[in-house]
Amino acid sequence: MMSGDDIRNAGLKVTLPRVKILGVLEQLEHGHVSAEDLYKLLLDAGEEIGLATIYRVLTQFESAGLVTRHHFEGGQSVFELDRGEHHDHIVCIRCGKVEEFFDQTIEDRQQEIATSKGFAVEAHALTIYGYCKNPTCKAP
Amino acid sequence: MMSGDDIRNAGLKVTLPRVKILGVLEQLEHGHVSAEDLYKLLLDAGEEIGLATIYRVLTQFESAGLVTRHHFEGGQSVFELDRGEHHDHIVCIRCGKVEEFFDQTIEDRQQEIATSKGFAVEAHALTIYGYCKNPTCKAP
DNA sequence: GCAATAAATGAGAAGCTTTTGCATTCTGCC
DNA sequence: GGCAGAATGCAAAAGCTTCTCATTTATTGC
Ligand SMILES: [Mn+2]
Ligand SMILES: [Mn+2]
Ligand SMILES: [Zn+2]
Ligand SMILES: [Zn+2]
Repeated sequence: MMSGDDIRNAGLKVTLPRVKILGVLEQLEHGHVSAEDLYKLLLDAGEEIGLATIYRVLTQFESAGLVTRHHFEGGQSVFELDRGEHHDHIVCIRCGKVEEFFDQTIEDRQQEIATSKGFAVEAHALTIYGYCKNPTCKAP
Repeated sequence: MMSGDDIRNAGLKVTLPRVKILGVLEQLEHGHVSAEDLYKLLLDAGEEIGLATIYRVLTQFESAGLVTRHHFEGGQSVFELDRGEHHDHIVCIRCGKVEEFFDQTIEDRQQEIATSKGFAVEAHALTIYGYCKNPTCKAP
């Protein structure tokens, strides 16, 4: 459960926009939203927070380690609350559903590959794209 | 060795811009370029091809399977000639160097994960980011 | 609680990458 | 060589994100 303390600990003032943004991120069933999604969700909740503020706050939260940003295909950045458990994603290219997974074998292999090439790993992005099991998403 | 035939086989007319673009892609030592990179490389080679044309042609080449597009971090799409051998990438976040790798273990695990979740894999994107072995790129 | 001070916000302008519209030019084919 | 349709270049537009700056708000010390 995130709170104003998390915001304060990030060295940021505890403002209404920041609290509301954190609140929406926390209560999402689909944990993955674009800045625009978030903007609309907040509007629906009666909170008129400017899109520029949302981008600014998400970037600050990202720097603070509260939020993770992903660059799935499709232009917009996608954000999710950082619950401290690294994972990768599999995305349905028909309905957009996002599922998460973590695979130690893949993590280990990546590290080995990087090491063998003389790289010090800082991050990685792995996204699988495909058709989910939903009948309306069957592959063509 | 690519040629006008590849362009023709893609159902496209063999025009000077298309031939030149394919030529530059082929002769690159660093196989990975942005549209803007390509634009400048062509200018250096004395070919004044509009940026819009470059984007159009790259997209057509991608549809035809001649070229692959990647979305590394940093805004711009990056293109490379499709030599028919799938691979993933490891990118230096200091100097931008891109190395390629292929790992059957990772490929297999991805397939297994997708299957276990009921997904039919269509594509995947795996990029490792880190500091390369170049002394000037040492991790901080 | 109140004032002072610095930080945060909102609205719009601007920035970047990529796409599109349209007049002009070029290719493929007879 | 000439025709029809496709391709090109330019400029304008689009889509996403960041920046500018006047105004508002949170925090800190009285
Ligand atoms: Mn996730
Ligand atoms: Mn490559
Ligand atoms: Zn689906
Ligand atoms: Zn490097």
